[in-house]
Amino acid sequence: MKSRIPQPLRADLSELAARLRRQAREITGPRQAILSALRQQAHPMSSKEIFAALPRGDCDLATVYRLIRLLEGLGMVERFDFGDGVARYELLREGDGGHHHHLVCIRCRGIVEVDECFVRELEGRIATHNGFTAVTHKLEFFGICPACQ
Amino acid sequence: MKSRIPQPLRADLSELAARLRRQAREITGPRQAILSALRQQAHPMSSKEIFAALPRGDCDLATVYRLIRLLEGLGMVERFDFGDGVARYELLREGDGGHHHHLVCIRCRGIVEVDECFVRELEGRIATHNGFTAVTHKLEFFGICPACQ
DNA sequence: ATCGCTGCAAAAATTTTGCAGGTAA
DNA sequence: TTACCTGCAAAATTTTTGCAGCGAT
Repeated sequence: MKSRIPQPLRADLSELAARLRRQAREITGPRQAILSALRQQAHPMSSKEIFAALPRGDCDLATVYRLIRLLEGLGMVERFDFGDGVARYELLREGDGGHHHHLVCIRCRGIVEVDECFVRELEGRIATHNGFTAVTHKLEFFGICPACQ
Repeated sequence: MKSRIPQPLRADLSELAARLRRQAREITGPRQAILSALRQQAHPMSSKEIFAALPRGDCDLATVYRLIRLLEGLGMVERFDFGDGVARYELLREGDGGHHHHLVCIRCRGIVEVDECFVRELEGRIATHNGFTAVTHKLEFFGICPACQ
Protein backbone atom coordinates (compact mmCIF):
# COMPACT_ATOMS: atom_id res chain seq x y z
CA MET A 1 0.00 0.00 0.00
CA LYS A 2 1.21 3.46 -0.80
CA SER A 3 2.18 5.65 2.08
CA ARG A 4 3.49 9.11 2.57
CA ILE A 5 6.72 9.97 4.26
CA PRO A 6 5.65 10.90 7.77
CA GLN A 7 8.21 13.61 8.49
CA PRO A 8 6.48 16.74 7.22
CA LEU A 9 3.15 16.06 8.87
CA ARG A 10 4.10 14.33 12.06
CA ALA A 11 5.47 15.84 15.21
CA ASP A 12 8.80 14.58 16.46
CA LEU A 13 9.18 12.95 19.83
CA SER A 14 10.70 15.91 21.61
CA GLU A 15 7.91 18.19 20.46
CA LEU A 16 5.37 15.68 21.70
CA ALA A 17 7.15 15.38 25.01
CA ALA A 18 7.24 19.14 25.34
CA ARG A 19 3.54 19.35 24.70
CA LEU A 20 2.84 16.81 27.42
CA ARG A 21 5.13 18.58 29.85
CA ARG A 22 3.37 21.84 29.16
CA GLN A 23 0.17 20.17 30.37
CA ALA A 24 1.90 19.11 33.58
CA ARG A 25 2.06 15.56 32.34
CA GLU A 26 4.96 13.21 32.81
CA ILE A 27 7.09 11.60 30.16
CA THR A 28 7.55 7.99 31.13
CA GLY A 29 8.93 4.93 29.40
CA PRO A 30 5.53 3.57 28.38
CA ARG A 31 4.48 6.95 27.01
CA GLN A 32 7.63 7.32 24.98
CA ALA A 33 7.12 3.85 23.57
CA ILE A 34 3.52 4.53 22.61
CA LEU A 35 4.26 7.90 21.05
CA SER A 36 7.14 6.36 19.19
CA ALA A 37 4.94 3.57 17.82
CA LEU A 38 2.36 6.08 16.66
CA ARG A 39 5.05 8.12 15.01
CA GLN A 40 6.56 5.23 13.14
CA GLN A 41 3.30 4.11 11.61
CA ALA A 42 2.18 6.40 8.83
CA HIS A 43 -1.49 5.52 9.32
CA PRO A 44 -3.95 5.52 12.19
CA MET A 45 -3.56 2.67 14.68
CA SER A 46 -5.95 1.02 17.08
CA SER A 47 -4.98 0.61 20.73
CA LYS A 48 -4.44 -3.08 20.15
CA GLU A 49 -2.21 -2.42 17.18
CA ILE A 50 -0.18 0.04 19.20
CA PHE A 51 0.14 -2.50 21.98
CA ALA A 52 1.22 -5.19 19.53
CA ALA A 53 3.83 -2.89 18.03
CA LEU A 54 5.54 -2.32 21.35
CA PRO A 55 8.54 -4.37 22.40
CA ARG A 56 7.16 -7.16 24.54
CA GLY A 57 6.35 -6.06 28.05
CA ASP A 58 7.03 -2.43 27.39
CA CYS A 59 3.69 -1.40 28.74
CA ASP A 60 0.26 -2.68 29.70
CA LEU A 61 -2.69 -2.56 27.31
CA ALA A 62 -4.64 -0.56 29.88
CA THR A 63 -1.91 2.04 29.77
CA VAL A 64 -2.30 2.33 26.02
CA TYR A 65 -6.00 2.99 26.43
CA ARG A 66 -5.31 5.51 29.15
CA LEU A 67 -2.73 7.43 27.18
CA ILE A 68 -4.83 7.44 24.02
CA ARG A 69 -7.70 8.90 25.98
CA LEU A 70 -5.44 11.55 27.47
CA LEU A 71 -3.93 12.44 24.10
CA GLU A 72 -7.36 12.67 22.55
CA GLY A 73 -8.46 15.03 25.29
CA LEU A 74 -5.41 17.17 24.70
CA GLY A 75 -6.01 17.19 20.96
CA MET A 76 -2.74 15.45 20.28
CA VAL A 77 -4.27 12.52 18.42
CA GLU A 78 -7.25 12.38 16.11
CA ARG A 79 -9.63 9.48 16.07
CA PHE A 80 -10.69 7.86 12.82
CA ASP A 81 -13.27 5.24 12.00
CA PHE A 82 -12.99 3.25 8.81
CA GLY A 83 -16.28 1.43 9.11
CA ASP A 84 -15.06 -1.71 10.80
CA GLY A 85 -15.91 -0.61 14.31
CA VAL A 86 -12.31 -0.21 15.39
CA ALA A 87 -11.22 3.19 16.66
CA ARG A 88 -7.89 4.24 15.17
CA TYR A 89 -5.72 7.14 16.22
CA GLU A 90 -3.19 9.26 14.46
CA LEU A 91 -0.79 11.82 15.87
CA LEU A 92 -1.56 15.43 15.10
CA ARG A 93 0.93 18.17 14.68
CA GLU A 94 0.71 21.23 16.82
CA GLY A 95 -1.85 23.64 15.39
CA ASP A 96 -3.69 20.94 13.45
CA GLY A 97 -1.49 21.35 10.41
CA GLY A 98 -2.05 17.75 9.51
CA HIS A 99 -5.71 17.84 8.53
CA HIS A 100 -6.25 15.24 5.83
CA HIS A 101 -8.45 12.39 4.74
CA HIS A 102 -8.03 8.70 3.99
CA LEU A 103 -8.78 6.41 1.10
CA VAL A 104 -9.39 2.94 2.50
CA CYS A 105 -9.46 -0.30 0.52
CA ILE A 106 -12.52 -2.24 1.58
CA ARG A 107 -10.83 -5.53 0.75
CA CYS A 108 -7.35 -5.34 2.25
CA ARG A 109 -7.91 -2.37 4.55
CA GLY A 110 -4.90 -0.69 3.04
CA ILE A 111 -4.83 3.06 3.47
CA VAL A 112 -3.77 5.94 1.26
CA GLU A 113 -3.66 9.40 2.70
CA VAL A 114 -5.38 12.20 0.80
CA ASP A 115 -3.75 15.47 1.62
CA GLU A 116 -6.00 17.88 -0.16
CA CYS A 117 -9.04 19.03 1.69
CA PHE A 118 -11.97 20.02 -0.42
CA VAL A 119 -14.53 20.56 2.24
CA ARG A 120 -13.13 23.29 4.45
CA GLU A 121 -14.99 26.04 2.67
CA LEU A 122 -18.24 24.17 3.17
CA GLU A 123 -17.97 24.24 6.93
CA GLY A 124 -18.88 27.90 7.06
CA ARG A 125 -21.89 27.44 4.85
CA ILE A 126 -23.08 24.47 6.89
CA ALA A 127 -22.56 26.39 10.11
CA THR A 128 -24.56 29.46 9.18
CA HIS A 129 -27.25 27.43 7.49
CA ASN A 130 -27.90 25.40 10.66
CA GLY A 131 -26.97 27.86 13.37
CA PHE A 132 -24.03 25.75 14.49
CA THR A 133 -20.64 27.05 15.60
CA ALA A 134 -17.19 25.48 15.60
CA VAL A 135 -18.02 23.26 12.68
CA THR A 136 -15.45 20.67 11.65
CA HIS A 137 -15.73 17.59 9.49
CA LYS A 138 -14.51 14.10 8.86
CA LEU A 139 -14.34 12.75 5.33
CA GLU A 140 -13.15 9.30 4.37
CA PHE A 141 -13.13 7.58 1.02
CA PHE A 142 -13.56 3.86 0.45
CA GLY A 143 -12.85 1.77 -2.63
CA ILE A 144 -10.87 -1.14 -4.01
CA CYS A 145 -7.15 -0.66 -4.35
CA PRO A 146 -5.15 -1.66 -7.44
CA ALA A 147 -3.77 -4.81 -5.84
CA CYS A 148 -7.21 -6.05 -4.84
CA GLN A 149 -8.97 -5.44 -8.12
CA MET B 1 -33.07 19.08 17.37
CA LYS B 2 -34.16 19.67 13.85
CA SER B 3 -35.18 16.67 11.82
CA ARG B 4 -36.42 16.00 8.37
CA ILE B 5 -39.64 14.27 7.52
CA PRO B 6 -38.57 10.72 6.90
CA GLN B 7 -41.06 9.81 4.18
CA PRO B 8 -39.26 10.83 1.01
CA LEU B 9 -35.96 9.21 1.87
CA ARG B 10 -36.98 6.14 3.80
CA ALA B 11 -38.38 2.93 2.48
CA ASP B 12 -41.77 1.82 3.72
CA LEU B 13 -42.24 -1.41 5.58
CA SER B 14 -43.73 -3.37 2.72
CA GLU B 15 -40.89 -2.43 0.40
CA LEU B 16 -38.41 -3.52 3.04
CA ALA B 17 -40.26 -6.78 3.55
CA ALA B 18 -40.28 -7.38 -0.18
CA ARG B 19 -36.58 -6.81 -0.38
CA LEU B 20 -35.97 -9.34 2.37
CA ARG B 21 -38.25 -11.85 0.73
CA ARG B 22 -36.42 -11.44 -2.52
CA GLN B 23 -33.31 -12.57 -0.70
CA ALA B 24 -35.07 -15.67 0.56
CA ARG B 25 -35.27 -14.16 4.01
CA GLU B 26 -38.22 -14.40 6.31
CA ILE B 27 -40.35 -11.61 7.70
CA THR B 28 -40.88 -12.32 11.36
CA GLY B 29 -42.27 -10.38 14.26
CA PRO B 30 -38.89 -9.31 15.61
CA ARG B 31 -37.78 -8.20 12.16
CA GLN B 32 -40.87 -6.16 11.60
CA ALA B 33 -40.41 -4.53 14.98
CA ILE B 34 -36.78 -3.68 14.29
CA LEU B 35 -37.45 -2.33 10.81
CA SER B 36 -40.32 -0.33 12.18
CA ALA B 37 -38.15 1.18 14.90
CA LEU B 38 -35.50 2.12 12.35
CA ARG B 39 -38.14 3.67 10.17
CA GLN B 40 -39.67 5.76 12.91
CA GLN B 41 -36.41 7.30 13.97
CA ALA B 42 -35.21 9.91 11.52
CA HIS B 43 -31.57 9.43 12.51
CA PRO B 44 -29.14 6.54 12.73
CA MET B 45 -29.62 4.26 15.74
CA SER B 46 -27.28 1.94 17.58
CA SER B 47 -28.32 -1.65 18.22
CA LYS B 48 -28.91 -0.83 21.85
CA GLU B 49 -31.09 2.14 20.95
CA ILE B 50 -33.11 -0.02 18.62
CA PHE B 51 -33.52 -2.62 21.32
CA ALA B 52 -34.59 0.03 23.82
CA ALA B 53 -37.15 1.42 21.39
CA LEU B 54 -38.91 -1.92 21.03
CA PRO B 55 -41.93 -2.77 23.12
CA ARG B 56 -40.60 -4.74 26.04
CA GLY B 57 -39.85 -8.34 25.23
CA ASP B 58 -40.48 -7.92 21.51
CA CYS B 59 -37.15 -9.36 20.64
CA ASP B 60 -33.77 -10.28 22.02
CA LEU B 61 -30.77 -7.96 21.79
CA ALA B 62 -28.83 -10.69 20.01
CA THR B 63 -31.52 -10.71 17.36
CA VAL B 64 -31.05 -6.99 16.82
CA TYR B 65 -27.36 -7.51 16.25
CA ARG B 66 -28.06 -10.39 13.91
CA LEU B 67 -30.56 -8.50 11.82
CA ILE B 68 -28.41 -5.40 11.61
CA ARG B 69 -25.54 -7.50 10.35
CA LEU B 70 -27.77 -9.13 7.78
CA LEU B 71 -29.22 -5.82 6.62
CA GLU B 72 -25.77 -4.34 6.35
CA GLY B 73 -24.66 -7.25 4.19
CA LEU B 74 -27.69 -6.76 1.97
CA GLY B 75 -27.02 -3.06 1.70
CA MET B 76 -30.31 -2.20 3.35
CA VAL B 77 -28.81 -0.17 6.16
CA GLU B 78 -25.79 2.11 6.21
CA ARG B 79 -23.45 2.32 9.13
CA PHE B 80 -22.38 5.66 10.55
CA ASP B 81 -19.84 6.61 13.15
CA PHE B 82 -20.10 9.91 14.95
CA GLY B 83 -16.85 9.70 16.82
CA ASP B 84 -18.12 8.21 20.06
CA GLY B 85 -17.30 4.63 19.17
CA VAL B 86 -20.91 3.58 18.79
CA ALA B 87 -21.99 2.11 15.47
CA ARG B 88 -25.26 3.60 14.26
CA TYR B 89 -27.40 2.39 11.42
CA GLU B 90 -29.87 4.02 9.12
CA LEU B 91 -32.25 2.46 6.62
CA LEU B 92 -31.41 2.95 2.96
CA ARG B 93 -33.86 3.20 0.16
CA GLU B 94 -33.58 0.87 -2.75
CA GLY B 95 -30.95 2.14 -5.20
CA ASP B 96 -29.17 4.26 -2.59
CA GLY B 97 -31.36 7.26 -3.20
CA GLY B 98 -30.80 8.43 0.36
CA HIS B 99 -27.16 9.37 0.24
CA HIS B 100 -26.60 12.19 2.67
CA HIS B 101 -24.44 13.45 5.50
CA HIS B 102 -24.91 14.45 9.11
CA LEU B 103 -24.16 17.45 11.24
CA VAL B 104 -23.62 16.28 14.80
CA CYS B 105 -23.58 18.45 17.92
CA ILE B 106 -20.55 17.47 19.96
CA ARG B 107 -22.29 18.52 23.16
CA CYS B 108 -25.80 17.07 23.03
CA ARG B 109 -25.21 14.58 20.22
CA GLY B 110 -28.17 16.03 18.39
CA ILE B 111 -28.20 15.36 14.67
CA VAL B 112 -29.17 17.40 11.64
CA GLU B 113 -29.25 15.73 8.28
CA VAL B 114 -27.47 17.43 5.39
CA ASP B 115 -29.06 16.43 2.15
CA GLU B 116 -26.75 18.02 -0.33
CA CYS B 117 -23.73 16.03 -1.31
CA PHE B 118 -20.76 18.08 -2.38
CA VAL B 119 -18.22 15.35 -2.71
CA ARG B 120 -19.61 12.99 -5.33
CA GLU B 121 -17.68 14.57 -8.14
CA LEU B 122 -14.47 14.15 -6.21
CA GLU B 123 -14.79 10.39 -6.06
CA GLY B 124 -13.84 10.01 -9.68
CA ARG B 125 -10.83 12.21 -9.31
CA ILE B 126 -9.68 10.34 -6.20
CA ALA B 127 -10.23 7.01 -7.94
CA THR B 128 -8.15 7.71 -11.02
CA HIS B 129 -5.47 9.49 -9.06
CA ASN B 130 -4.91 6.46 -6.83
CA GLY B 131 -5.87 3.61 -9.13
CA PHE B 132 -8.84 2.67 -6.98
CA THR B 133 -12.21 1.53 -8.26
CA ALA B 134 -15.69 1.67 -6.75
CA VAL B 135 -14.85 4.72 -4.69
CA THR B 136 -17.45 5.94 -2.21
CA HIS B 137 -17.17 8.28 0.72
CA LYS B 138 -18.44 9.15 4.16
CA LEU B 139 -18.57 12.75 5.28
CA GLU B 140 -19.79 13.96 8.64
CA PHE B 141 -19.79 17.41 10.16
CA PHE B 142 -19.40 18.21 13.84
CA GLY B 143 -20.10 21.40 15.71
CA ILE B 144 -22.10 23.00 18.49
CA CYS B 145 -25.81 23.35 17.94
CA PRO B 146 -27.79 26.52 18.72
CA ALA B 147 -29.23 25.15 21.94
CA CYS B 148 -25.83 24.19 23.29
CA GLN B 149 -23.99 27.40 22.51
C1' DA C 1 -41.31 -30.47 5.65
C1' DT C 2 -37.58 -27.51 5.18
C1' DC C 3 -34.57 -24.25 6.48
C1' DG C 4 -34.14 -20.08 8.56
C1' DC C 5 -34.93 -17.50 12.75
C1' DT C 6 -35.29 -16.81 17.80
C1' DG C 7 -34.44 -16.70 22.78
C1' DC C 8 -31.43 -17.90 26.09
C1' DA C 9 -27.07 -18.40 27.91
C1' DA C 10 -22.33 -18.51 27.47
C1' DA C 11 -18.26 -16.83 25.32
C1' DA C 12 -15.40 -13.49 23.16
C1' DA C 13 -13.75 -9.06 22.44
C1' DT C 14 -13.20 -4.38 23.79
C1' DT C 15 -12.71 -0.75 27.11
C1' DT C 16 -12.81 1.10 31.82
C1' DT C 17 -11.68 1.18 36.67
C1' DG C 18 -9.76 0.26 41.65
C1' DC C 19 -5.84 -0.09 44.02
C1' DA C 20 -1.28 -0.29 45.94
C1' DG C 21 3.26 0.63 44.79
C1' DG C 22 6.65 3.17 41.86
C1' DT C 23 8.52 7.30 39.63
C1' DA C 24 9.13 11.81 37.18
C1' DA C 25 9.66 16.51 38.26
C1' DT D 1 7.77 15.32 48.50
C1' DT D 2 3.80 14.96 45.87
C1' DA D 3 1.14 14.22 42.30
C1' DC D 4 0.91 11.55 38.53
C1' DC D 5 1.51 7.02 36.35
C1' DT D 6 1.77 2.00 35.99
C1' DG D 7 0.84 -2.96 36.19
C1' DC D 8 -2.31 -6.17 37.56
C1' DA D 9 -6.71 -7.83 38.13
C1' DA D 10 -11.48 -7.29 38.11
C1' DA D 11 -15.46 -5.23 36.20
C1' DA D 12 -18.27 -3.19 32.75
C1' DT D 13 -19.45 -2.95 27.90
C1' DT D 14 -20.30 -4.42 23.47
C1' DT D 15 -20.73 -8.03 20.12
C1' DT D 16 -20.69 -12.86 18.64
C1' DT D 17 -21.92 -17.66 18.87
C1' DG D 18 -23.90 -22.55 20.13
C1' DC D 19 -27.90 -24.83 20.56
C1' DA D 20 -32.47 -26.63 20.78
C1' DG D 21 -37.00 -25.48 19.57
C1' DC D 22 -40.24 -22.61 16.90
C1' DG D 23 -42.20 -20.75 12.82
C1' DA D 24 -42.48 -18.70 8.01
C1' DT D 25 -43.03 -20.14 3.43
